[in-house]
Amino acid sequence: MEPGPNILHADLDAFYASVEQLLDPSLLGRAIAVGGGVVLAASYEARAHGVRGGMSGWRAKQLCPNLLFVGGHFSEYQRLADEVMTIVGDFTPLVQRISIDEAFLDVSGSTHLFGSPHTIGTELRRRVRDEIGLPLSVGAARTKHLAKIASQVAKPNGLVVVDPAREREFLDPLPVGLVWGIGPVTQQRLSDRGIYTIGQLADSPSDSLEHFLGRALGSKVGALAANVDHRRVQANARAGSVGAQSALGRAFPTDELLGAVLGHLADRVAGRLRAKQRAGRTVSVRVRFAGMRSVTRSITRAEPVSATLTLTETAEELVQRALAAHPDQHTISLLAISVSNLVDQPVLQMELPILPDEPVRAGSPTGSARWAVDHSIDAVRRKFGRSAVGYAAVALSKHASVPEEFRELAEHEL
DNA sequence: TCTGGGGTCCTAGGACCC
DNA sequence: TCTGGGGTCCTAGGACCC
Repeated sequence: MEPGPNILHADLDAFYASVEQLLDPSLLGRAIAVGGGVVLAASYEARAHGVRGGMSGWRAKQLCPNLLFVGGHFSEYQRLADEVMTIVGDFTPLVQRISIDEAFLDVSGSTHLFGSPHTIGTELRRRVRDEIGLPLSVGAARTKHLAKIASQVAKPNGLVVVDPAREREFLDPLPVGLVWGIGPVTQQRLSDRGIYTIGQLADSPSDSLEHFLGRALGSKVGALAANVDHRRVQANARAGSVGAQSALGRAFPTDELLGAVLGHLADRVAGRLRAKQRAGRTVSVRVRFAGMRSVTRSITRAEPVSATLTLTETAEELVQRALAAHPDQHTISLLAISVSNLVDQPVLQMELPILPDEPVRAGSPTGSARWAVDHSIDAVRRKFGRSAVGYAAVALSKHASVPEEFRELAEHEL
């Protein structure tokens, strides 16, 4: 007997914007955007005019002159999303949260308690609407991939269950962009070849697709077409990297600017690593030039890094290397630092004395002195908040186009 | 007065080892 | 005695997701 559509994908509609409409009912039915310089989220009324997340506020206003910008209640987003996830957990312990506002559920073991996947999806949506006040869309199917496509089709505020016997019938007319992993670039390449729907994609010879798309997508699409998506709903893995970035408009990469911005970013990243009791062996930087072209440089060290000053110095060296390789570029528009190859680094270990290969710079603390400084700062911040003490706390404020609270929301553990 | 911030995954080439 | 093949790690770039 065929397995039923036991995988659900639950996805809150226009999440940030819906929360704002919940908190202030006078916003219901209106075209609103959370953000200012950049649109972080748009209500469906705004989307009807073409407003999208990530769009500049200026462009959004052009498309939708009545658009109302509202400041974000960022801590409310986390709280309400967590409450929704608690309700989700009432239907099955097998929940995989994949972002603040969406999760997969495996209800195979729950149907004898709660009824069919259709019944569970209906009840879940009712409870979230009645108890929290937010619109939730749900897709149900035999695999995660299909369930996610189904929830996209269900939006806004709907439920779609894909009958396992009619999957091709469901998928074939849908646009290829609904396939997870097919973004704007791939979609353009496909449409250049006359492929617009999932059915056309499934029917085109896979070796010719691989020719211009690359194997990864070929196998992904192949798996979807052949219905062999075996990925199970599983608990969330720990993050594999920790990073921070800052857009700069157009800036000249002077030593002062680089020092201030990289110091601030390294402070954020290293502080988060220490809070997680983690450290990383690979340090990467990204420099984006005017015109959006960007380059990366990275280095993998024998010893994991979590000291702010060590990270700052490494990042500065890497950025200098990246700049030196592109002497024709005179202004930069973004700097980013990321640390990967993470290992556990319990506090006890961090108290050890010192690594022989720590770089030494005149007038700056080395080795255990760096850890002592970091830990003092961490302790003060735990007590009095981030802004109480720190490196170049104002360095980013003149460039920042999103509020600090948004960064904190984005970096929050799911 | 263009285009945020936090991530994941994949590819490809080169170094290096056996 | 002109040159194999597999595996792993590192670096750089790029697409994609929320």
